[in-house]
Amino acid sequence: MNNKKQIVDALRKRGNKVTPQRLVTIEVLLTFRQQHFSVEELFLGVKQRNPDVGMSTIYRTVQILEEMGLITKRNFDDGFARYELCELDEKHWHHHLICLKCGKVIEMQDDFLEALEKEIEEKKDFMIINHELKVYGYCSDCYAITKGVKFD
Amino acid sequence: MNNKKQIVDALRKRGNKVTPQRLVTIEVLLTFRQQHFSVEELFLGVKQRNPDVGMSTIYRTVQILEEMGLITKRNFDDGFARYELCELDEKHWHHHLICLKCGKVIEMQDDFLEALEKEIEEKKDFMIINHELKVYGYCSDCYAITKGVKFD
DNA sequence: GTCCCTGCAAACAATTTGCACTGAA
DNA sequence: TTCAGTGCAAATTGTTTGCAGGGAC
Repeated sequence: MNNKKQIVDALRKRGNKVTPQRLVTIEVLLTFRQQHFSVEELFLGVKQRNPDVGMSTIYRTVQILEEMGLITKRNFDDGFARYELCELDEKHWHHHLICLKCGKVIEMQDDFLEALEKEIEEKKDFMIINHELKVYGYCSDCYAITKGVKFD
Repeated sequence: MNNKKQIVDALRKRGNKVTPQRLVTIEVLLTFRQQHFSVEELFLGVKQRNPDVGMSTIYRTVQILEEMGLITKRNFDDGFARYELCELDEKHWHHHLICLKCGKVIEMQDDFLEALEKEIEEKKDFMIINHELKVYGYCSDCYAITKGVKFD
């Protein structure tokens, strides 16, 4: 599910129509790769290639793509919803380090929460589908600026 | 930082004034204990004791309390920001199991992410202040309803 | 030809802000 | 007395929706 053709086919299979607006949206989407994009950023990208697309079309398309499991919503408390492309094949979820000072988001591939998951499924009787770990703190740049002095 | 007097003192120390509205807000806040409350819920609670308080006052107070580190913002994708009381003393952060079907949020005390934290601080050069783990899946009730049939 | 999709504008909902007044210090 | 805090209403902002026209199938 990482190239245009596959996505287009999946759209048709769902009974959705493949319009030029959606094609452009998918193209732009695929250029985002690892980024966390907002709907507005996607909108601007699409507008560069086709200035006549409306904001609401992007919102509606994003909704469909989320239902399809192609993108996931993330929240970094910066005022608007952010999305990122899913790697549906791999089960390698990644984590986010969020700097409290500059807001930078660092991705971190790592998945040794498996032991924790097993425990949760047993002890809490909960079927796990996905998980998300956010670590808040200070990135090396921001920490350096203060020379280790505590923020407040 | 878990009783009224301490909070009031902390407010004064910050140079904030202690108004009746803020006192009531703090009182209601403390009754919430382990709950994840929205600003609106806090507002309704305050209004019961003092009907003349305005919504914006609550928003402004919540902002101050967050700056003071007394409450933290959480996001459960239900449309509005939620907050919860912090236990500043203990480092026992807790995790959230979120049911994708009914939206129920189950809390889970557990903190064996320490090994992971150590690794992050070393490998990524990142000073960790806090972390948040959200696990998405299906609670026992919702899973039971479908008799194990996969959701879609 | 049938509906789904579109763009636009208006509607929404959570949160913020401007302002004149009030009251804690 | 002073200036932060307040209530109200209006403004903002991200997102959703109603609708008439247009295009994919």
